[in-house]
Amino acid sequence: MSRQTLSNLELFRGLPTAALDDVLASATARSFARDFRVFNQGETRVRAHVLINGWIRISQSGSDGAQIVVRFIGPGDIFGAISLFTDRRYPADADTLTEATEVSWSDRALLDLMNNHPQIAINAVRIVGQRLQEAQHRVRELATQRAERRVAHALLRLLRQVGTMTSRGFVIRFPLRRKDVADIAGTTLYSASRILSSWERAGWLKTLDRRIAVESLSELMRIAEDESGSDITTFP
Amino acid sequence: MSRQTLSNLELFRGLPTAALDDVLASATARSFARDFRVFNQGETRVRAHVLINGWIRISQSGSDGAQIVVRFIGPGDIFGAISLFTDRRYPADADTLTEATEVSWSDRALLDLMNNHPQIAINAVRIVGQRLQEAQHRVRELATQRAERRVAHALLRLLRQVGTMTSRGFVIRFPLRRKDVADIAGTTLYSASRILSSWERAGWLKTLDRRIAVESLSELMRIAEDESGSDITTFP
DNA sequence: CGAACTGTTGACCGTCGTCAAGATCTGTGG
DNA sequence: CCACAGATCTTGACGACGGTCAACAGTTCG
Repeated sequence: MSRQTLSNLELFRGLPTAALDDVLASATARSFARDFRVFNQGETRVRAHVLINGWIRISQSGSDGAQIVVRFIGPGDIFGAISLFTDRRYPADADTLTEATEVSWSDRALLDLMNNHPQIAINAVRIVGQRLQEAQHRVRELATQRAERRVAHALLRLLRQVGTMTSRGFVIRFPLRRKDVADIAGTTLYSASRILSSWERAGWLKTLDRRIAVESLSELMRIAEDESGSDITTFP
Repeated sequence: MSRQTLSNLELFRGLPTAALDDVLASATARSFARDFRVFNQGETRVRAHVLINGWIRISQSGSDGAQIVVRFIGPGDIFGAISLFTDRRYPADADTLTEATEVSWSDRALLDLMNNHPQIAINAVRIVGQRLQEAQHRVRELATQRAERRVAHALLRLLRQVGTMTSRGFVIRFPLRRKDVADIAGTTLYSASRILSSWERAGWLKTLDRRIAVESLSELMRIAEDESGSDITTFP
């Protein structure tokens, strides 16, 4: 874990070298296997985490078992950190989707760092603010758009965040089950399956080993944007 | 605008007197009439606002005209401030529901204040973090619960935030149109009207001059919590 | 090789969005 | 104070979107 690595993280951007040394001094690094539960919703020994590499899924479930995927965490993202400032309980579950390594800080350590280096706190406001805007956008989407379009948006968002160009088209870099897609788009496993199948039939994407490869971005974007629903892609 | 007032605001909590003087020095106060547009979605001359008294509705609309109410702002709440850190455009509209007075700071001034007094930035992280959690809770609600329960939750949330006990029951302190209720709960004007009417018929609440008075909190809570939908309150 | 997980598809039908018509309320100008 | 226009609310009718259940096919892994 070098200062260089650290200064590339959005949370620690713009800090002088001395500050980075402070940050390093109180950091704890850990590694996880795939499919490992990093923390549980409701747990109280909260820390502020930054993912160094790998992928993590943050998901939240209600008392009735209904579940949503809150977001996917990739290299450089912070996670589990907001709870330090609110009720000091993780508001969601975190599971690794791949092998992963992270660095974390105790609540006390992070607060001290912020007090000594205000830029860290300002960075945090920016990061959390962006997520708030995303969340509100998602609220509007759920309240006003239908399932097919929400799935299209969800895929496009993922592609933008974690897409990579390959010979097979734009591929989402980690395995996604139908249930994951459903929990991201706010629909059911069944509807998600139907929608993705119909798109596969239309030749716009393929799934190989749980990894979704989009071949025709433009069609996806059309569904995401068009006012009128498409006719080809509706339910059989 | 006194230091005392200032130190009661969540954003400036825990600051030494000297810091409060700094804050005051760069503040600008304004007053608005009822039904005044404080800022528009997309506008770029952003400032950080704190409402001193009155009520403001923050709402967001998509390119298709679909609208949601993001939140209601009451005395002491900050608003329009997150955009300072992200894309420097207001992400929503702000309208006064009553006469109102606010204080605001320029982006530059707020950043300077945060740099000089890290506690302000830490307070901001806490505030924005709470809103993020609320937004995510709302996402789950929209994705998993049906309209009637969402309306019940919306009213309960409003009562908790801005309810007051009167002889007529618990009253929401500002006028709410059916359309507002719909935009909060993520449903349509028609469904909201039907649901509220059915509750009026059941004697659980009344609307007088756009102000909703809940007489039977417990029934509302039952609808909000129950796993199985009620039978009396479903659509006619 | 069987158990557990994942994905697909059909059938059914309830919730709730949409449209239309009318009632009621509110504010403005004569 | 009345008249009238515009906003707001209520209610009915209709039907489609999509949630739910069931059955089964493929995969994965101990």
